[in-house]
Amino acid sequence: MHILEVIKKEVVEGIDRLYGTKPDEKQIQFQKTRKEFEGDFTLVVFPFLRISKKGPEQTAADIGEFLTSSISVIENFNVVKGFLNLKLTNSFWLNHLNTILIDASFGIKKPDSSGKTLMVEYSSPNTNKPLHLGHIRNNLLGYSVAEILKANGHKVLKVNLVNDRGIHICKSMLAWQKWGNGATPEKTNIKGDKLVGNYYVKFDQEYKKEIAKLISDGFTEDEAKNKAPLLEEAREMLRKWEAGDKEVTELWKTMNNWVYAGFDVSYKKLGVDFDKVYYESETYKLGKEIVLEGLNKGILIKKEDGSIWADLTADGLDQKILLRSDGTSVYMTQDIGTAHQRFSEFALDNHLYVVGNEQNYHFQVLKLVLKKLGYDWSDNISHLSYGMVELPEGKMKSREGTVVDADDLIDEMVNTAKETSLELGKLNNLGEQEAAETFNMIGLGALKYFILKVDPKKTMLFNPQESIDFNGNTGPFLQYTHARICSIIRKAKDIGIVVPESVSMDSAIKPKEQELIKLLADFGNAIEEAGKLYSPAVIANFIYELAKEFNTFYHDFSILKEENVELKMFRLAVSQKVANVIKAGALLLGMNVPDRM
RNA sequence: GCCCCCAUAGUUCAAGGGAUAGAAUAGCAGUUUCCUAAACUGUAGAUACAGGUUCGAGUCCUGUUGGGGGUACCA
Repeated sequence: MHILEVIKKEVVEGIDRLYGTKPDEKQIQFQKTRKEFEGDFTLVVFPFLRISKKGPEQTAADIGEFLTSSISVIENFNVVKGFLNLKLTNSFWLNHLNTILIDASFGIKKPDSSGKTLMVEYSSPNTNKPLHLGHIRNNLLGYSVAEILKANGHKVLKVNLVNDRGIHICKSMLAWQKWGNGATPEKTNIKGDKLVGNYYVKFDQEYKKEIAKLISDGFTEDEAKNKAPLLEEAREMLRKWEAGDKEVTELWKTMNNWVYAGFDVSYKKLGVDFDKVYYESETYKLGKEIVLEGLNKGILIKKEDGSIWADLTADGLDQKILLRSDGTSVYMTQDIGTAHQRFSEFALDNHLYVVGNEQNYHFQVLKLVLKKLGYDWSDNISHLSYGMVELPEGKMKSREGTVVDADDLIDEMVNTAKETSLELGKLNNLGEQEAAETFNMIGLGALKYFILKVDPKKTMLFNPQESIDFNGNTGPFLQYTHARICSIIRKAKDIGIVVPESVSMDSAIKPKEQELIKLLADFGNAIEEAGKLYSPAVIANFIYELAKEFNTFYHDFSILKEENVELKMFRLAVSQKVANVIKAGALLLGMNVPDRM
């Protein structure tokens, strides 16, 4: 049992003994003692004043006395205002360190019977344009959250849903037909997703021209947007596609395959993967069936023009279209089908969708519609709603060319890592391939950490010029700390020292050393909290604190040059564990750490 | 119009209702005969505004201002 659990029980016991009433467990709040005070854990006593009917100082002192005498590992206590600071003994921390040292995968839970089966959907690209910075946040979050949930002992299925059908796909297909002149990725030497994306942009440009012309011919803007011949053609193409038209289907397959080849390159670079890939084209029909069934049962409504709707006004939402008047599906239709398919395929305890907060309403509606259609599992749908990535000049707009392309950004980060390394004269004695791998690790590490250290829910700002940083609270800082420790371990090996698996010491642990042990001990909590909140930022902050603390320790104390052998071994063991935890934490963020840099 | 989210140093981010609001970066001043200076130390700098709840509010409630997103045939 964790020491805090033990103390908690004693607090209940103690207050009952002292004042004759048991406090509510929820009122017992422990926090780590702030650095400026003496102690390890702090109990806030304000909530107990009603029971004790005494002042905060007196109450804290009473409880402190009780705990010190009843729990042997509490060495002493002090009281500051209503805060009871408890200090644990040296030997407690040493023992604790030994339990941590022995556990090779410390902090990470193995999947067991109590673990749940979870599905995490992320990435979910459209096949009409290449991946950009926004997708990067999505992919990194999805991957990391899935890893964090695994580390909490759950079985996790990472899935991708490719939005490979719909009017937007037809737009790029149509533009390619009209203006493509048979261009292919091979002929043009353009990455497949980029090539297709270019035609999506082309469509929009031509479409806007048509709108402008119609408006000058006297139509209103809305009429013009609706009546533009290009849009009519795209709609016609979607109808043909849904009817299984051979020519349209062939073109669709060809262009999508170009895109997939391009995506694979980007996914590989980013280091994300999936256990299963779903295609919207394979699920929308199921969605359609479910919608029609819902109509038959009278749960949904049909309007005069033939379109089918869910009326959610009684629940404070609007009406939502589920099938267009021409019978084609919308986004919601296929999401209904996909969800149904997944819950019938797997016994999911929860299904997490990693999707931007612009779709909050969509998921609210999705859950409600599924509930109305009678699916109880709709309660097990969660939405990890993350904030947009903004540029200094505002939101990214693909049609206006203000997007930061994913591939370009990654390449730029890796390049900068290379330049910086060369400038600092690092890695000179590494082989070419190993050096290249390290540059890659550092560049990607910088990018991943930059994005994941921010609370997912928050809108974040990305400044291409200033955000590429390798000093301070960054990925490379963590990597550097890890590499530094590896260097010490290598040197130890060279002189025949083996890092011990357990330590014993007569002398007292110094505050900085104890601080490291305390931080290490908290790794498991960080993983738990990150899992509960779906927040990789918790892990990022944790390993940053740990690395920072280690660096000051490293600066102030000698490790290999320490003459006291016991102390040397102790410091070596702690350093090794710090490196292990940094690495394990970084891996949860999808980040690798090098042994030298 | 209606609905949702956000607002913390110059800038980018932290802070499960708890102590004197932490970091990083940019600024200034320092630390390499010593295990990697991508490091370390010092210095200065912030809770949009007005009320309220509470022993205690950056955090909860109300209002104001400013920003972002959604809103019935895009995904």
